[in-house]
Amino acid sequence: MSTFDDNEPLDAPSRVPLSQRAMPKPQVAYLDGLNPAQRQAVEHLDGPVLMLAGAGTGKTKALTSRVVHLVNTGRAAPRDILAVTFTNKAAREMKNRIEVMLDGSGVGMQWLGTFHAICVKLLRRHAELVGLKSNFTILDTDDQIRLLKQLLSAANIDEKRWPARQLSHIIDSWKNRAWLPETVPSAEAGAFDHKGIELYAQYQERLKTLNACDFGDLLLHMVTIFQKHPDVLELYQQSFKYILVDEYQDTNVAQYLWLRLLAGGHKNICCVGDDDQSIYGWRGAEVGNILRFEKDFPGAFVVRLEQNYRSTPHILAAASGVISGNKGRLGKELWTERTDGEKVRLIGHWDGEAEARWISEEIENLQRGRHGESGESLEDIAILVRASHQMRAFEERFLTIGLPYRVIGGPRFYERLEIRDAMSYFRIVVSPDDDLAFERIVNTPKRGLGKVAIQKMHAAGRDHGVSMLEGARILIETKGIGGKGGKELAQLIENIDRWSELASGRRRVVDLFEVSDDVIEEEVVQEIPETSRTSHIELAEMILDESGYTGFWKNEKTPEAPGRLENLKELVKALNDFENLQGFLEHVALIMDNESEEAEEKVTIMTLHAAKGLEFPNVFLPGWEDGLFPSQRSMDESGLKGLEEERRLAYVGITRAERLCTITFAANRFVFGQWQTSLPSRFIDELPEDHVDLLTPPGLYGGGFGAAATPAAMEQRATKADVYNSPGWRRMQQRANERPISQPRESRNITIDATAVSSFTIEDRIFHQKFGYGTVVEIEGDKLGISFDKAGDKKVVAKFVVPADKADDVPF
DNA sequence: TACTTCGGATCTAGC
DNA sequence: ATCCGAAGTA
Repeated sequence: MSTFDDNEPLDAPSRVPLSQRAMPKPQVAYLDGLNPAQRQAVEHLDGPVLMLAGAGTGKTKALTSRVVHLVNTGRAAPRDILAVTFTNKAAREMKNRIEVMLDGSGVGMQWLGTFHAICVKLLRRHAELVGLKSNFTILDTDDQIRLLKQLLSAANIDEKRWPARQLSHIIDSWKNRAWLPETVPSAEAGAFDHKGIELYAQYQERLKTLNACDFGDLLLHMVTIFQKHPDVLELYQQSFKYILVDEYQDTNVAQYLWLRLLAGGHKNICCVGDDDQSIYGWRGAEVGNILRFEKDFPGAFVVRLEQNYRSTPHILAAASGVISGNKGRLGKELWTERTDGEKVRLIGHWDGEAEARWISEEIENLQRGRHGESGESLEDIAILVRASHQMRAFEERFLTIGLPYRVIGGPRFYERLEIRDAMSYFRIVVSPDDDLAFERIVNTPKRGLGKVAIQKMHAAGRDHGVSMLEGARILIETKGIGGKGGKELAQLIENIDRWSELASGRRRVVDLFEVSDDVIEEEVVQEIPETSRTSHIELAEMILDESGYTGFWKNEKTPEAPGRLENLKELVKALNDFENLQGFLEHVALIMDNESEEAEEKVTIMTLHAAKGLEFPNVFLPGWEDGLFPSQRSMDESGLKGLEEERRLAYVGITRAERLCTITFAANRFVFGQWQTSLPSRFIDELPEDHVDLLTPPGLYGGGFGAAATPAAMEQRATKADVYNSPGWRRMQQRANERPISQPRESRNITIDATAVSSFTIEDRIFHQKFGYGTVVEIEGDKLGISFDKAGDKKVVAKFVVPADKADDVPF
């Protein structure tokens, strides 16, 4: 790239003063490494900027360079810049890169973080404005549902018909749209059996008494504070001179409002995003935010990053072909200087197992090296699935052949039972109002406190207007709970009090005063001297030990018990990085990721959603079947909008690949305990044929298996064929006939002939999975009239019938 | 009170 | 299939 300033865009906006444009630009390395579009995005510092950054176009580079440029030109100090991301990973990456570029002075980026992390920071300062204390707890989804369940049972609502999970989704979606209980529009009044809004109000009340908030509240509370307290808003409008937002297409209404409020002062907001990669509509993201940007921020400067540095031309062409089916795009066309590379490969299989088998073989081929090239590292291979249940087939296959793999998005460390229990102990010690934590640990390990005792504690707390812990204390004093349970509970409360003292460094003592012959008892808070305080790490060990929790797992004989103890040790070790328990709890609430570096090379298996922002030299995209991908549910729930989001997901999937992208599908799949039969995904027909390499499946639908038709095999087939009577099958049939929403634009010419209608004629001998062998007696469209040897005359769909001589080729 | 069994639901996922 | 939660039983 030229080191002169000749890549200053000709259409440089006239808003930039001539004097400024005439000034010599510093010859700085970070600017020289940018292409013209990136450079525009970096150098246009003032006013609203929309950076439309396609997949693999160096977005992070532009974003970080922009921060560095802001600092280097003296426009802003690192502390004046607000930079928001969606994930901790993105935040971390940006922070690291900025620190390197700024030579260490980037540590001043104290306002770089996720929406939630930044909101927590702000909310702790202003908590009292929404009725919280600054030490509020952050509840995760699990706690949220627990709490809602309590509300539902208190309101005598049948949880079978009206599940708490559903209510939590409704409330979340309202919070995503920045609606308070009193501002939820009347159109929503019917939600959750007409009780939704009332329950939402109750839930918010309950959160307040628990001194807690959920993730949605972090944003919602800040929006409320900004709206109701202009002085607070102005403080931050002044403070944040420049605002940067990553993945703007993923913002929801609350985040959008929050940003708009904050940008209202200096109006220097730079949003980066890609409307074609908006795949989070189902969790409240509004593509509209990015589509509307120029209206929302008048005079916005829009720049497109379209030069792709990641993928081969064939891969880009395939991705473009698919995404072009969407309407209302802002419009971008990725291009590359590269000319190398293979076409996107496409292949169909009989079932999910055959698909997994074929892919595993391909991976071994890649590892070995194809076309005489050196082999690929397993690290450079990824399998991206639409739904997590697709992962199982691959895991099973990889386990049998001993191929190392890693699954991204499995159960996380902090979601494990033992970790959540331990965390609850810490929570009750740090914040005694946290009833949810108390309830979780009060009978864990078993203390002989059952349902009845817990009900009593709840009631006692409620009746006296205090927390559950205090309620329990009252019950002990009044002998409301006796026996073994009572004794254990008394011990627990005593322990909690002691741990709390150690955690806070303060001690509550009762002093006796003599005032004119009266003895007055007074509770005094005494500071424990610095030197005799317990470190939070020792304290954590003490809590887990004295509560009997570690002992409980030591006595447990189940195979997973040792692992759980190991996890508890890990947990305590993690405390090293924090000053105190409270800080640690916050970290865990906000930063649930736990990426550990492993030495061994592994294939990565993950969902398409989890893959956004990542790249791999070799990508496999299995399960491209209508109903699975695009997902039936998305289409049912959101119609064309849903389908377009699925299409963007396909675009995201393809653009993850650098060198080789392989798309596969299966005719049959075992889902939810039933066999389902599917048509190839309509997205397959949207792939531009010139850029697709159609692979021939080995044998009939993948597998030259000489398995004889043994009775056992026949039996298995019969079981499998129950699909014909299943609701899933009937749904499939209907679906196939209706083809709702979008028909493929062209004929299905790339499709493997899974329907095979024409391949039968009258008198043909055939084999059917359920009915066995038979003879074709009638042909009616895609249905065949068959006279079965054993099952009599039936009408069946042609694609479930194979020629009799191929019957043994069908692998099971 | 605590363990077992039966039945229903089941996508995608970040903080 | 598999997981989780609620009802049933020792």
